[in-house]
Amino acid sequence: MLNMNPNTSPLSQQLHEQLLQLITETSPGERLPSEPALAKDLGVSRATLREAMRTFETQGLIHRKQGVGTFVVHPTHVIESGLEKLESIESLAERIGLPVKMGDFQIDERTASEEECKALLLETCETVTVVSRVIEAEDRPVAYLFDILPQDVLSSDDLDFSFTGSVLDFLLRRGDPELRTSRTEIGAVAAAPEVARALGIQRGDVVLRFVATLFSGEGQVIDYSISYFLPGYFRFHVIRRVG
Amino acid sequence: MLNMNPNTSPLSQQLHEQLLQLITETSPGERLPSEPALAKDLGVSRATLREAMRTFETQGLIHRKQGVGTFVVHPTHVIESGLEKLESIESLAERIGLPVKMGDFQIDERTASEEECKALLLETCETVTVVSRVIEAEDRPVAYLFDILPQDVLSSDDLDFSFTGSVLDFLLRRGDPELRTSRTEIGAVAAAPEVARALGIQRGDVVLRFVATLFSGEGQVIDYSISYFLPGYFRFHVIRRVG
DNA sequence: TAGCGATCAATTGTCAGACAAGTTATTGAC
DNA sequence: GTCAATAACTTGTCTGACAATTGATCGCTA
Repeated sequence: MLNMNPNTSPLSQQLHEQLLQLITETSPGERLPSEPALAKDLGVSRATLREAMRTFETQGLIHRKQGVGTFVVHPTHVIESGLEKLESIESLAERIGLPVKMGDFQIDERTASEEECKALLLETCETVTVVSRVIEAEDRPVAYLFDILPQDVLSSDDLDFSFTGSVLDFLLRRGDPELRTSRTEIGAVAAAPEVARALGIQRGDVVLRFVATLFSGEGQVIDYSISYFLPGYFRFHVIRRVG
Repeated sequence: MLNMNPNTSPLSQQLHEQLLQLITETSPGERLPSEPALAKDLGVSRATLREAMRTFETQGLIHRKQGVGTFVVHPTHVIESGLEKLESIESLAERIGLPVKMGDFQIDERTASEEECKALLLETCETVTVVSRVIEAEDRPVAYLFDILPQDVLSSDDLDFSFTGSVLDFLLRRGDPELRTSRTEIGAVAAAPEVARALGIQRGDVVLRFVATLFSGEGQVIDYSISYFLPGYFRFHVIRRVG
């Protein structure tokens, strides 16, 4: 049988979605259909199905046992809503049902500071684009976000009507460069004067800070961002696995 | 060819270790040997090799591209030192070269509060074991940790000379029950009076708080823990993946 | 009838070989 | 020298089969 899938990215994409849906629809502890049955249903070979299953097993969503079957394990959907997945604040807020709007917004183009230069892995400290914005929920600021990018990745001219404020969403929609992973450092800090002013709190009040470095598929640094969150409005969690 | 592997857990174990070693030995960006060559080297079929490779691809360690090859991607070891891996503060501190010792230490057995009862998924609010301790570095407290466990999982009688303060390390050494994942919620909070006293800071000072629920393989809650960290001594990060 | 061991069916784990699809380097014609 | 066709190599998928493990069934015996 020929592979008549026209997608550039493989049919695995669709297969993964179908399988994920099946898993989330199945109650924890229940057994999935056998591999031959599933493969026939989904129209793929058992080898392909098994490779996809391995993905979910690695993520801890399912548990396979020889001679018995494949079972859905407990925490299921929890994983999907954690920090493992990189998404914009807007998309996160929408998912958790918190209506947000954008407050103060600003774009600058300036020479990178030494710290920014180092974080972006720039040989020469060239011009960078700095996007800063405030997120508001329930008519009060709840997050203060910075994005710092090399000008050749994003310049102020690139931004058009489709730009909603989220640099991440914009880059994902544009599709170039290809984004892959983000290394996010998590800390609690006292608000600096500028942060306190943006968030409408007292200088020295406690805020949650994310410092993130966004990598492309080739390992280039695409975006260096600093985010300040007011405690109480967002809940971040991460799934940790035993060695 | 017969599968003459005597291990109860499959030969995948060994295959995984061999592959992981190969990946960590290979510089980021470099190409791995082709699948047929690797399969022959490791003495497994290509199908089995590919399933194992899928594990590492899911973890973001490698990147496969049709027609080109399989490449080791950049962050490699970074992932291994992030929050994805669940480990004790002692083990973490040792890895980052921060010498620590245990300060105040206390074990209580009392009836669970409503919140603890709910977190531990207990039908009836039975007796729980509470282990609290302070971690010191450079002769000052830097972390204040609580572990709350059902008494049938851990009672004060279980603790012997091998107990170093870390409940996690103790449970891992004992091997029963089997630990699997921990859901850790991350937040920044102002120190409550008790926390401030334990950490030697002012009431209201900013601390990083982890609230973790530790699951067994069967989905039971083994441990509910609350940890307070003084900013500056620990650096936590997480790798986030795009879509 | 109750108990128990052998047998059988179902399921996942692995294997072998083949072809499809995509990429890159080589080759050859102009 | 340029550029298109070609070949070689690599990953993606398919097919069919057998091995290993587990749970249920069946039949025998006491």
